[in-house]
Amino acid sequence: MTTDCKACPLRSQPIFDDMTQDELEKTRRFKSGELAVDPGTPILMEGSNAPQLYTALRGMGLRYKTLPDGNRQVINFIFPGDFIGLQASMLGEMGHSVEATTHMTLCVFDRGDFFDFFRSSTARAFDITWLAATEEHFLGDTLATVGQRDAISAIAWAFVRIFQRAETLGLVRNGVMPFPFKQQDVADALGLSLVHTNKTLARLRERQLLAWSDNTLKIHDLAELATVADMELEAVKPRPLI
Amino acid sequence: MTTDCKACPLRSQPIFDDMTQDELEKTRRFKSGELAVDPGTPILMEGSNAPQLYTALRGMGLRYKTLPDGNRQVINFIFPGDFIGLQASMLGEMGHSVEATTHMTLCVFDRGDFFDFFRSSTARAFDITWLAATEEHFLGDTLATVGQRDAISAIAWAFVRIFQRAETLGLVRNGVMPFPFKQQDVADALGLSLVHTNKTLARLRERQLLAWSDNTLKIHDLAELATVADMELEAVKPRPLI
DNA sequence: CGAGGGTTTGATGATAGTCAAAGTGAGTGG
DNA sequence: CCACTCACTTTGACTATCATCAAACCCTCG
Repeated sequence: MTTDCKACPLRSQPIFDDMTQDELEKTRRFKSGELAVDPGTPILMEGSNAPQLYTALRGMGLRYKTLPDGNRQVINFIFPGDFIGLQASMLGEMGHSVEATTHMTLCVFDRGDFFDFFRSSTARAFDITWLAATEEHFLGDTLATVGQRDAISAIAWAFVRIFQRAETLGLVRNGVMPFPFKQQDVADALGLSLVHTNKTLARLRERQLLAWSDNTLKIHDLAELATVADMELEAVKPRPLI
Repeated sequence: MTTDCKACPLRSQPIFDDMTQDELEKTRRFKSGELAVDPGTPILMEGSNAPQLYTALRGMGLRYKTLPDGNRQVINFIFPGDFIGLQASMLGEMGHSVEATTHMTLCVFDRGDFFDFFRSSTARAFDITWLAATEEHFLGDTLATVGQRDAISAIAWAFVRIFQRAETLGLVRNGVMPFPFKQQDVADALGLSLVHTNKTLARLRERQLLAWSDNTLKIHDLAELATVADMELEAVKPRPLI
């Protein structure tokens, strides 16, 4: 019923590092099951000390923080292959919430086994640290755009990043990718109001840089979008998959 | 001449986890020397693949990113005990630059030894991952304030955080701590202009919440400052020291 | 057909950015 | 010891980006 790690559809994507048989076997044992959730389902709550961690296998979701005044900051968008819940395992408590945007299926791991898994191979421990360091890296980029770019650059930046991530996961066909989020989500990710996001999006559309509707995003001119964003395109590096 | 880890002045601060003799000894061997730098000295450059990593022993500094248009985003302020350069070790390249604000002395570690050190004990590997996860956690908080709070809340938030960090390091006496940064640094950390930061700072001063001059920060009313920031005060947890 | 979630548009106003210039204080050199 | 410079802070005036408010529009769904 559940996907065997041996047949994991993610692992075959070129973006993911190869695994040794041994690692594969250990990961398989670490995996305790699968979770299928409907759109809108909360997966982890900020401040919670969740007993489980996950890897997104299919579907998309959001990480976000809610401030005392009720404002929401979207930390990032969750794509297949993302490891979820590391903070709870390492720090005993999540710094943000996670929820499913589409229907999702997640590989479930038991926190009680996490330490053993971490210890089971130095390479895997390294992988986990790599993931944490990479998150930090990307968050720094995000912080820089939210702090420094104006609305049109920020939105262009976000879509370039999103599109590139999707490409590495094989989600893009003919310049089109699934993007099942709301304008409000993008607004909350970039610290912009919904109205302003909408109007800025309209400008990008008018400039023929992208089209986004019906949960589908089409990038017409990635290079020009990157120019609007005033960003340097980064090389894509292979990454580990847990 | 250099500080022996056994006599490390940081380790005795209650905020830092105890180390076993074995860990202490391994850390000692990992440490390859000390670096003393003057204010303004660049320590690591964004994009560089530095051969060394550091732990801040004394002094303060900045992590920041520079955008193509020349704008600068300060990622955070570096305090004693901070581990610097993990990204280069894990990802092969720094996502941000680091520079000294005051005179600093740094423990130097060789990147070539990093993997061995990481492997030398699971507890240490865990510590390193813990640090990465914690950075991610704090960065998420920062992103939320830059994205969602207005200037006065954001600045109040920043000073509460800074003050609390300083307290854990024993840097506060009578509500006063060293804070050797410029208004421009704070502005760049929060995505605000220098002028607006200055005027907002003046408002906080007029409200008798804080005083900051001569590289010295005095918090008059931390609770009220936290109220202005609309933040919940977090419990302080012990943390590892590398 | 009405309800509800999401998107779009217009109008208005405030927060924050930009520009410019003056003030302050430490450090330097004549 | 007194200009003079330089880095940083402060203030005022003006501008604009972006938030807020409100309402219409569009689609899907029951």
